[in-house]
Amino acid sequence: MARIMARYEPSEIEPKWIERWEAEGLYRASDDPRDDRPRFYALDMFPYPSGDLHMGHAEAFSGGDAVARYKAMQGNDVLHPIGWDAFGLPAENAAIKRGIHPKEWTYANVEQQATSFRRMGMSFDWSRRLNTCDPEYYRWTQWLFSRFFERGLAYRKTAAANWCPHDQTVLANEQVKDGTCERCGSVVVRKDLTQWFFRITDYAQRLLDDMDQLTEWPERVLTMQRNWIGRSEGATVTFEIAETGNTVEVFTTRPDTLWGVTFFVFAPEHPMVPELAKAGGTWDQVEALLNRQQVTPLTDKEQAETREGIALGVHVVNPVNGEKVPAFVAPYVLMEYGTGAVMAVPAHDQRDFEFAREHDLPVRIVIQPGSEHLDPQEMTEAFAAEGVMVNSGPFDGERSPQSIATVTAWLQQQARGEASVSYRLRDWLISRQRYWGAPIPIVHCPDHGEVVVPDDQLPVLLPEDVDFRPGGQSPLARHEGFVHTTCPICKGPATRDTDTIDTFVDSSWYFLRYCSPREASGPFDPDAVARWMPVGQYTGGVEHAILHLLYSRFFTKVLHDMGLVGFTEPFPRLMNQGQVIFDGASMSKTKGNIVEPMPIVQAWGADTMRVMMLFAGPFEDDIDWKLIAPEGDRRPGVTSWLGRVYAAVFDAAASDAEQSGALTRTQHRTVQGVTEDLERFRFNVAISKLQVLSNELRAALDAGAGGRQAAEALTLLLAPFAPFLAEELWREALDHPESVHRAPWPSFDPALTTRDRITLVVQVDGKVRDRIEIESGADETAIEQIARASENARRALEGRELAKVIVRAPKLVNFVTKR
RNA sequence: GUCGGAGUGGCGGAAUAUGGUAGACGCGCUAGGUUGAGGGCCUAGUCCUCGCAAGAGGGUGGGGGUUCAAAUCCCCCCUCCGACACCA
Repeated sequence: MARIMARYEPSEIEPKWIERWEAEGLYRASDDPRDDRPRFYALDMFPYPSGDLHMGHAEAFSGGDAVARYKAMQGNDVLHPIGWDAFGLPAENAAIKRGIHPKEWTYANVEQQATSFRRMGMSFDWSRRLNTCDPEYYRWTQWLFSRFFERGLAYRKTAAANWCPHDQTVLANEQVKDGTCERCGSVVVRKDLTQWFFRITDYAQRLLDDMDQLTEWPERVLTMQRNWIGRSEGATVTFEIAETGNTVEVFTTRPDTLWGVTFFVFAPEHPMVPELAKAGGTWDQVEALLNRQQVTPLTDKEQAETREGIALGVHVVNPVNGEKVPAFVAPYVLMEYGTGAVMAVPAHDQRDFEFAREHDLPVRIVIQPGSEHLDPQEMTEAFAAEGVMVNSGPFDGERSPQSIATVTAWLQQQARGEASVSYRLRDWLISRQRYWGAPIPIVHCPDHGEVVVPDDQLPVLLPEDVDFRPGGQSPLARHEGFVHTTCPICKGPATRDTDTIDTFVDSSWYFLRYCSPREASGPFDPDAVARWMPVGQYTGGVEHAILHLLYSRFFTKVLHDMGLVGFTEPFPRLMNQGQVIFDGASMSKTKGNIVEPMPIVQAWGADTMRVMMLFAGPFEDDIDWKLIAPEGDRRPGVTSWLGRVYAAVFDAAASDAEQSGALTRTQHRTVQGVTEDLERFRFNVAISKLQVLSNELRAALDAGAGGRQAAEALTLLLAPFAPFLAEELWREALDHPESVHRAPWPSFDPALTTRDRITLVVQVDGKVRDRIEIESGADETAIEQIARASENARRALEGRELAKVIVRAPKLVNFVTKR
């Protein structure tokens, strides 16, 4: 068999097409309002510019690019933008280490990543490129801050904040992992600080409710967000201070245990604590505790474990039975949750139980389990399961937890409490005491307080001549020229706020900016946003399941309430790619096991890198690089396959022979299958189907038959995965003048997706006894007859009595015998 | 502990939405061919046990159930992974 022995040379093919595509403006979104094509917004989570791209980017963007290209071939006007999340701590830390400016470091990395993306052949609309650290971008981040401020959604308060002693900055709750700083791993301490917050808690219920719209999100992400918001239903109950007559509210999810309250606990930061301690004559000890907390704050872990506490010397009155119980102050009660004070029910709450044992307080059982009888003396842990209410006045004998509702109704009727809902979600702390971020556009005036910088004075430029080494306060505070300004209202001397905005604010609206990236009169052109949003497909790592995705959802709802956007959810369809790991462990600089994609691209080509990553396994699963890496300089299996495709398509193009019916059927079946797989992001399965088609094409050509149509279909289907090879084959082998990436996605004829010969399976009592090749299209009677003629089936049926025959045309007959 | 997800060859994984040939496709491995050698490329084989073969038996974490038929649906259990975890 004579074959054209042309060799597949990615290093010659790929650079050529990069230039041609750019010259042809192939990937520019038209965004012409008169363009009547449907629009599709394919969005990838934008990268952080630390060094060159890593393997995780390679996988994620290969998937995102496949979707964008597929949608374009389907006739959509596709918006597939790229930009950089370019503000942030790592730039600053790296800059300090290397003695260069964060700006220089950042832009150098952005350029390197852009170069790598280009070499990979990503179908980005480069004309929309943006960086969050460009003044033209952060001007609008500041503008949005101002709008939030005006609406009361941005505010400053003093509260216990997460302080990272290493990075010398506060962190959002979401940036603390297991009590340590997400970035550097240092143990985070709680410190009272005055900070800026966004009032995301106002949107807690809507963030929860609107998850109904997110039917195309992975279940685990929805669950994580639900847990993070942490809605709890319960009741607010009002207690009175016996000694002072003041009232204090508590939130409880267990109003059915109210009769079991034996003491009461305030968080140390609770505003009533000083006056109560003074009234109770315990201020000296309490003050010592508060001061110690301030000087050596507890870590999350310490706070979680301590059961220390001080009796305040005052008592609260239990509204359900008039009992006076002692009040304590203890760090295990958090000011940030509920009301900052709790009614303690040691018999039925483990924390209260431990505190009671530590401080020798009574334990009173008010829920008895059905089986054994609880004895307060012998209990070793709180009883929190179902049971029957006892010692509970009018409610004795009621079943708990069903009784929660009746008790709550009764409290409400008696005006001693009411049903209420509490959320775990806290307001979003957005100020940072670091340099490389957008300055908060606020001026502090001695007469007018916090004054927002007028829009026409934005951006508040980040000065470059700053000593940006961390020092406990914002580096900007040391820049005299930045700090001193005038009050926008009275023109008197005033100072600028010297904190910078959390970079998660930058990334909470970048997807809107992409719709009109050069817009000069606002953060975005509402018409352009209306044309493109919401995003058609959002692709990125699951590490953003809470932070970025929750914040972006919040931003979108605020913008919706401001009338700037017409939708409430930005990303109805979300796809999370898995992590790329190495030998079972995550890649990291400290482990020195980072693999970068560019050496693979240099050695074997971008198409190989893409197909390798997408074929390695399900997109959402982790990929262990050790298991798929080519050994030494051996040719990767993927490259071999692409080489066989190359040769087969050239051979098919050169052949005048007729294509067989069987190959045509495989062709149509493959078009159908790959289309379905792309809709469901099953790239690995799609590629396996392309391999089947290319194997059959090769076999057909070797047998002297033709395969031009199959080769065309194969090339079109290959385009989302291996865009360079597909282009080379489309234009050079198959001789089309236009790009394969502008060709219409192939269609299939349902009548041709079935095989012409199929395997009839003959079973006896569900066990396969024979397989017979038959013409497809045989009806039930025909296949039953064929099955009855099977020698193997007859042998298995010998000596048994036939009970019934199950016939499922066209491919199964099951003979069921009597038992 | 709570909430999610997942357990299939030596390996990555198909088949699960829609119950109907388990192991597609690929990696690796074995044998052979081509080549000065290596790489590359090509051909064949590759779930386990018995058998020369035809074939038979077993097999999708474990146990039970539904069904003519279960990797797939239902119940219980085990293991692994992930998130959250004094949230009152």
